Amino acid sequence: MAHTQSQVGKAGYHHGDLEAALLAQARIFVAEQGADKVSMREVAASLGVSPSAVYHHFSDRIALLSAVGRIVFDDIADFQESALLAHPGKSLAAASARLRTLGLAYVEFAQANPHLFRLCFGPLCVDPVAAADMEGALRKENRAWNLLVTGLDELAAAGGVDPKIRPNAEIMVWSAIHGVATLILDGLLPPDAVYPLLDTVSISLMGQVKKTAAPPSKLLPQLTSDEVDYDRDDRRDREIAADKPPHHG
Amino acid sequence: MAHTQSQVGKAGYHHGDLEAALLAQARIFVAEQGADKVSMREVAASLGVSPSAVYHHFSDRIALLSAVGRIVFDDIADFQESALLAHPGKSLAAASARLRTLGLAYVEFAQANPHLFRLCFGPLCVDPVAAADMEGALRKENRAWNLLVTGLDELAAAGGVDPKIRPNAEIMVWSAIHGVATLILDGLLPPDAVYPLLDTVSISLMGQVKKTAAPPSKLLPQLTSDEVDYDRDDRRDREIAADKPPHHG
DNA sequence: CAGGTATCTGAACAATGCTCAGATTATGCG
DNA sequence: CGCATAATCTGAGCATTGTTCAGATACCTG
Repeated sequence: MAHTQSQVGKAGYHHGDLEAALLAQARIFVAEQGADKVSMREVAASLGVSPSAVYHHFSDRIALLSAVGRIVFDDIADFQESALLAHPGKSLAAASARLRTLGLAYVEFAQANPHLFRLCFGPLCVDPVAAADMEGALRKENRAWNLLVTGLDELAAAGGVDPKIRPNAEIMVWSAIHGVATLILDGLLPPDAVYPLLDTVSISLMGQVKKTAAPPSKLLPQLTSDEVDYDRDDRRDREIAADKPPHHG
Repeated sequence: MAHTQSQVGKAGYHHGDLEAALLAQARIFVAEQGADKVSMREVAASLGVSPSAVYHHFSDRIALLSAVGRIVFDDIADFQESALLAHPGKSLAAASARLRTLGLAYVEFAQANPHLFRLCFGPLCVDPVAAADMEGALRKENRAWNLLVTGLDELAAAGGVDPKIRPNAEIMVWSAIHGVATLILDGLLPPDAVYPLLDTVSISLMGQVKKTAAPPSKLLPQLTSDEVDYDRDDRRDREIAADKPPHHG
């Protein structure tokens, strides 16, 4: 809006699009070290830029990190949507598979990018300080929530939801999915607890379901600082694509 | 163990039981400001003690905070157990009420002490660094988990658990409970989402259940720095007791 | 009382978040 | 094109933090 700057890579004094570069680099550092261990100075230095330059684009450390959080929040939904494409159709089986995929993608994203996931739901993106920025994006435009709602609607339309459960099914399903994700990240549940959970949720919703024992679904690769570039969308596409073999270290 | 010092309040040079005092004060600061905003120096200063004194009892900032986290972890289970006493007996109704109470207490604790709750499940108590200390206490001796398992066992013994659900019911119930708790703290679900969640979980387990619309259960009071003392157990008892009128601000 | 040990102090170091005056570049207007 | 204005970045600097270490102080055992 403010800067009509064309999409330059980088220059000598003026960087070109420092804001995007800061977001990209901050995201990488968060993914690698966790949000608390990310310092403004390090981000600035890694881009060959003075520490104070950062403050012309982000008022705060919190502002920078919560901006990253907003992006990641979107990436989760993007990843869910892309995973959803594998199961089109209106049949009950398709609707059921879609709902399951929705939850699985959510948890897989969390496992592949634990620090990024934690950033989204940590105090940095939730604090009263940053709440003014986030709340709109979180409560109303929460795409993950909307995906879940439509997923349940479609399953119900296919006759796959017990009417006794239906009214508040969204709350239970999202809570359960989000719960396993965080409990797995915290080491309180083993990583493969997702599958029994998904099975149990499916049974709760549909009555009975055939056990799907731990399919070898590909995990998202963890982003490292080797692959640094300043185009956020390109990087995101690369990260989101679950085509690469999982090298989660 | 190491110090045979009797339970003195405080003295001039030697503090008496600085370790307990540090834990108590750190816990208060965490509860008030959140774990990230707690500084060693501030904790030391508030006890009239040199900053470096802290490092004779806790090697790290992380060590101090994760010690607080371990205490809080125990407090959650204590609170759950105390809430459980209201529903004794082997009847199906009693077992059902106990399980519901278990979940409600968990979420109420989180709502009343959001920062303490986040500390327990944050990176400070979960990081590979502190994982060596915590993992035993978390995975094996996780009292909240054991309470849930026996609660489900008792409900099943009373014939209140659908056998299709039973095998992995613990995973689903804990995930759902932990999920609502964190989602409520993050502002992604309204505070009263607990009740529909508990209802829906009950229906999943038992088939049908009478709607219990948002009972006015008393919330835990938030601890402030006005009530500072060095006896952890006393303070904990005071905080845990849900007898006082809720003044959640 | 003496000596050893646990405990605490005080000063110091490096790193961090953040501010501000000023240098440097881009941009829009004549 | 030339110039003024705004945007962007630098460099030095301040306050605070986590952490370390030599040394002072108090307790405890013998």
